[in-house]
Formats: sequence, C-alpha cells, structure tokens
Amino acid sequence: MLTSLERPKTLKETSLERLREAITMGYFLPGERLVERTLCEQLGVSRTVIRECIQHLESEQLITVVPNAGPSVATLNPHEVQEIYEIRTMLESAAIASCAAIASETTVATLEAYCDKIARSLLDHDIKQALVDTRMFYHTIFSEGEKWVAWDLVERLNGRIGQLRAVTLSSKGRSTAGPRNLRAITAAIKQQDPDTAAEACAKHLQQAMTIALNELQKPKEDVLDG
Amino acid sequence: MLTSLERPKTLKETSLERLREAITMGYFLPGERLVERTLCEQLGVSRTVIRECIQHLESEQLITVVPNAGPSVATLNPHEVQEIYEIRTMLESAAIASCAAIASETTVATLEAYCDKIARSLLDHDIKQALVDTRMFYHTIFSEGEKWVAWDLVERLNGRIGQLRAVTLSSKGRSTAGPRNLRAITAAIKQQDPDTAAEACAKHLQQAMTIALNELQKPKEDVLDG
DNA sequence: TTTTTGCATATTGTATACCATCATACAAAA
DNA sequence: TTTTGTATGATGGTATACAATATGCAAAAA
Repeated sequence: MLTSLERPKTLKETSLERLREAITMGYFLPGERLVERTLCEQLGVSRTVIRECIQHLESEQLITVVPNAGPSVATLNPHEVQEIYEIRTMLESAAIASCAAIASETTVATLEAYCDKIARSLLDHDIKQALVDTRMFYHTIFSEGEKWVAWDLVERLNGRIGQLRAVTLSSKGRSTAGPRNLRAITAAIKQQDPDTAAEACAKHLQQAMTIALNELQKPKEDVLDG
Repeated sequence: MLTSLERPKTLKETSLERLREAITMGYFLPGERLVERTLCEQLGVSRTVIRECIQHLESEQLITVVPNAGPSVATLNPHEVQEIYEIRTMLESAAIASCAAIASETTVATLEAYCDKIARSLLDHDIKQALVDTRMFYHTIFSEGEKWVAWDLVERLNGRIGQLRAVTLSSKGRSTAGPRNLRAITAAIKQQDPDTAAEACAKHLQQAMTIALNELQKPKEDVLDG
C-alpha cells in the first residue's frame, strides 16, 4: 500500500523550516549569535546543510551575517517595524479590495469560519493556533484575488516580525479586538464593498502596529531594570 | 599608502553578484539549466560557494530549484509580471508621495540631473547605463523618504523582471517617453505635490508594464517560427 | 515503426576532513 | 590604565567521497 506519494523532503528543507520556526517563534532571541557547529549538533546535520540554511535565512533577513564573524538573529528597530506594517497595509488592503469585488459565497463562508476559529483559539489562549488560522484567513483572501506575488511578500514581512506578532495577538484586549476587526473585513467582503473592506484592514493593522511598537520597547526596559 | 579601507569581499559575495548580474541581464536564458560544476569552473570557485549562491538566488526567486534535479533560471508568466508591476506601483507611488512632501532642493536637483543623464544615455543607446541611473533616480527618492524596507522589496521585484526591463527601456519610442515620465515625477516632487507625483509614477509604470507584457510574448513566436 | 525497458552516465544531496584567516577574550607588559 | 601579544575558537573556502536520483540512449518488445 502506498502511504505517501510526496517527494521526501531534503535535509536542507526540513532544517530550514525548523530554524525558521525557531527564529520567528522567538526560540532564539534577537541579536543572539548562531554558531554553525552548535546548530549542526542541535539539528543532527552536517555543516554543509547548515551553511546552506544560513544563506537562505540571510536572504530572508531573519538573520544577519557579518563576514568572518558569523550569523546572528536579526534585530528590528521601530522604523523597520513601522515600514513593514505600512507595506503590509498596502498589500493587504489591495488584496482585500480585490477579493471583495469578486468573492464567492463559499469563500466568504470560509472566512467566517476562520474568524470563529480564531476567536475560540484566543479565548483558550492558544496563540500558536490563532496565528496559524489568521494566516489561513489572509491566505484565503490572497488566493481568491490570485495575488501570489503579494502573498509571498506578506509572508516574508510577517516572518521578520514573527516574534512581535505572537505577543501582539496575545496582548491585553486583543483577544476581542482582533477577531472583531477580521469580522468587519469579512462583512465588507460579503457585501462586496471594497473600500470599506480595505479601510477595515488598514484600521486593523494600525492597531496591531501600535501594540507591536510598544512591545518593541519593553525588552530594553528589562535590561535597564536588571 | 592605504588604497582601500573597505572590507574585502568574500568569494561568495562576488560570485553571487556575478551570477545575479548574469541572470538579470539575460546572459542565462529563462528556464536554462544551471549545473553546479559548470558554474564552479566558470567562476573559479568551489562547489560550496556555488551552492551558497544558489540558496540566495533561490530565495530571491531568480532561479528555481527542484530537488535532485538542480537549479534553473526562473521563468515569468504574464500574471506574475502584471502583479510585480502592480506592487511596484503601490510601493513607488507611496515613496514618491512621501518624497514630494519633504523633498529638499538638493534632492530635486539630484533627480533632475539623473533625468538628464538617463535621457542622454538612451539617445546613445547605452541601455545598461540608463538602467543604472534609473535605479539611482528611484534610490534617491526612497532614501529621501527613508523607505528602506520598501526599497529592498522594489529591488528584488526589479531583479525578477530584469530581462524584461532592459528590453522595455530600449523599446521603440521609449527613449523619449521614459525620461518624459521621470521629469513629470520630478516636477511634481519639486512642487511638493504628492498626488500628482504618485499619479505620474503610476502612469509611467502602466506604460512600462504594457511594453513588458508584449515583450514576454515575443520569444514564443520565435520558437514557433523556427 | 513506435513504445517500453533497462542500463550507463551525469548530477545532486550530504558528510567529512582540512586549512588559512579572522575575531575575541584574556593575560602580560608598558 | 592603556597597549600589546597570544591562545582559542569560528568562519570562509577547498577537496573528496559516496549514495540516491535524474536523464539520455540503446536494446528489446510490441
């Protein structure tokens, strides 16, 4: 019996995924030094594989490599975060507007289902699941509008602010405000109202950015306290 | 005497630049297979370095890597090209509008100088120089607005349509229309008129996209002819 | 003739060993 | 206190080896 017809993943692929996850989920701290040999042992692969992963992560700007000194986890400054949210606003607003103009009923139903699921996850404090489903919510929207290039960019930008997003989602009051915004977006799409949908998106991201920028300050205070 | 205080570039860096240039300038054809050993000999470096470059280029989507079959130069379909120009329009319009709101006189003077230089290069059919200076024109605008993340995205998107851009610039009638558009953008920035500036940008890119999409059809006809 | 099978070859994925150079931290000397 | 060595460890880069996979081509079958 055939249990899997999929191509087996290469070691580089799986290692890359694990490293990416470790960085975006905050397992490695911003600025933390990544030593090749250590990563080899932790992932059980050769230096060859690790070095290839490092090139990928560098290109994705999840890590910074200074020649002869090696890679470390990328750090974000407030200006970068602000810019990332600005660009996300442009890309996501446009995608949502496109989607609103053409969305089928099944798509709207899918979006509504994700809204419910996300709200439940947040009530259960299951942040990780909420992140996954939020991603799927947007993925549905970008797919409907066939915005594949834009989706790719959004994913990369989100990767860079991954650490912040987790905290943003779990932030105080966000467990109700977030889903409320997503429902507003969904409602506007349902009514085929591109402008309202785009505006709801912009408002949503504006709120998220404010929280993220606040979050970015906190760690510094911790250092000063200690 | 010290002739250079700069850090010497690593082999990976120079190799990557050369490969990127070779692809974006069309030295390698879209879809063409890239064999590691061959690249090693052509660049005079080891397989390790080439493989690291491949990771970078894959992440930049200049090449496509299928496991166990190796890398080949990425191909573009019309939908992707259209999307890339759409996104460029968003990012560049926004940057230009920001720039228009704050631009200093020296910046405007710099932009005007680039417009002249580009026009001259095009009259001399020096496409490569025109591309370089067009890049600098936009770089000036994004720098003025401190849009570094956006600039990075624009550069990557431009890399993907590099082959098309060269032909677009040298296209019939483009040697006057292109600079005229850039001058319109510059003029609007000079008058601190963000809306007009953004609109001029959108119009410019709309024209460029039309030419690029036409260009994308041509090679197929060649195949049919042969 | 056309299609299928099977094999030889080329290429990739991965590991390992090696070395020169560079960075860093720490000890010694000024 | 500042400077200078110096030891250690990490990186940039090379070479080599080998299994697994892909590809092209020839032989066999239809």
